Amino acid sequence: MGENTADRDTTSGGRPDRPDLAAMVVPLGRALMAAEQPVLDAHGLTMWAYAVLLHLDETPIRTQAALAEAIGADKTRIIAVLDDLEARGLIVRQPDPGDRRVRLLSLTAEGRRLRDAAQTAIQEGEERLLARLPAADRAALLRALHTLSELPELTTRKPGRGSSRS
Amino acid sequence: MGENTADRDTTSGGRPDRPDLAAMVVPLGRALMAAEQPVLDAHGLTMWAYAVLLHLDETPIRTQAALAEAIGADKTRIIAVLDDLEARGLIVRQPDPGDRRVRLLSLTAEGRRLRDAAQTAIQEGEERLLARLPAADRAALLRALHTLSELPELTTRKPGRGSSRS
DNA sequence: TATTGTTATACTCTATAACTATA
DNA sequence: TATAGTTATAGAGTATAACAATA
Repeated sequence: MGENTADRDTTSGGRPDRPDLAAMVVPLGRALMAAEQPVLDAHGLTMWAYAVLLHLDETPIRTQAALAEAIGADKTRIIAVLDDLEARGLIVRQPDPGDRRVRLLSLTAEGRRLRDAAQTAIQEGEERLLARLPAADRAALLRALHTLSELPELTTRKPGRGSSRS
Repeated sequence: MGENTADRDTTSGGRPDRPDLAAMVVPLGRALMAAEQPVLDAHGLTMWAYAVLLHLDETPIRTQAALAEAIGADKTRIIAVLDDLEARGLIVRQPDPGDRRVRLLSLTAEGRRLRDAAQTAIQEGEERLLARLPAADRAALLRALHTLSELPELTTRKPGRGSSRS
């Protein structure tokens, strides 16, 4: 492959002159979350509730634990979230006939409507930010983020899930 | 997983078919932080201590409060961090001769060495991830991240700093 | 015995308020 | 009185452990 990485490589002396990727991504994520917080508030949703609504419709989730892990939360953490969403008629928790330990989660029509409304509003705000970028960079950014999100190194879940006993 | 990328605009009916920007950036940031955690541990640095070392050398910081705000932390939160860094001889806290309330912060030679070593190791790990991207996308990603980080909408600090009386 | 969901408890992180010393 | 730094306290968020129901 090429040797044209001279200007931004770290092999010249061990003193990198680029900002860390994490040092840009983490604050950006914090800012994006802060920016969408008012929108979520306006829709009566917490961040985790929104994450649940988003993930529920995309792939049919069977167990609550799987849902929790999918959105990067703890098994015990989303229970209060699910309780609230169910009480508001946004989701349904049905016992699985085949395995009554399992509660099958599904989105109600109202839940889907709220999800779409919130996501539309959020992405409208994001579009305003992305509009500052050149079209090529914007497309490459979304493509690169998607690619990085799928990397096995980064999708590795937290260790110690069921492995460390006591 | 659907890959229906026919329309990436939100004007057609209010139902976006793109993942939220935050939904990609935030987990990515979490994963990047998790990935660099072992490196920081190996260097005996916490995330905030590393952030302090990174930011100290870049721009001469006068007050601790300014440093805290620059790295997105609270004024009271970095004090223990500074105590530890100072005790280990990585930074120096000198009273400002002109205003003895102010402690001037500076990096020692050893602090700079440790900072460079940690950053080099961290960016080596990040380079492995970025290597998965096409060169053009990689460059555009870094450029776009840098651009977005500079946006006024996203760099706006938290409100209510000193405004509420009592 | 193992697993799903749940509850209760403890721990970590973070922010708010109160204190000192300088100005 | 106001500000920089510090300390102490309280709150939010999170994870770990124990429990009931089902397999």
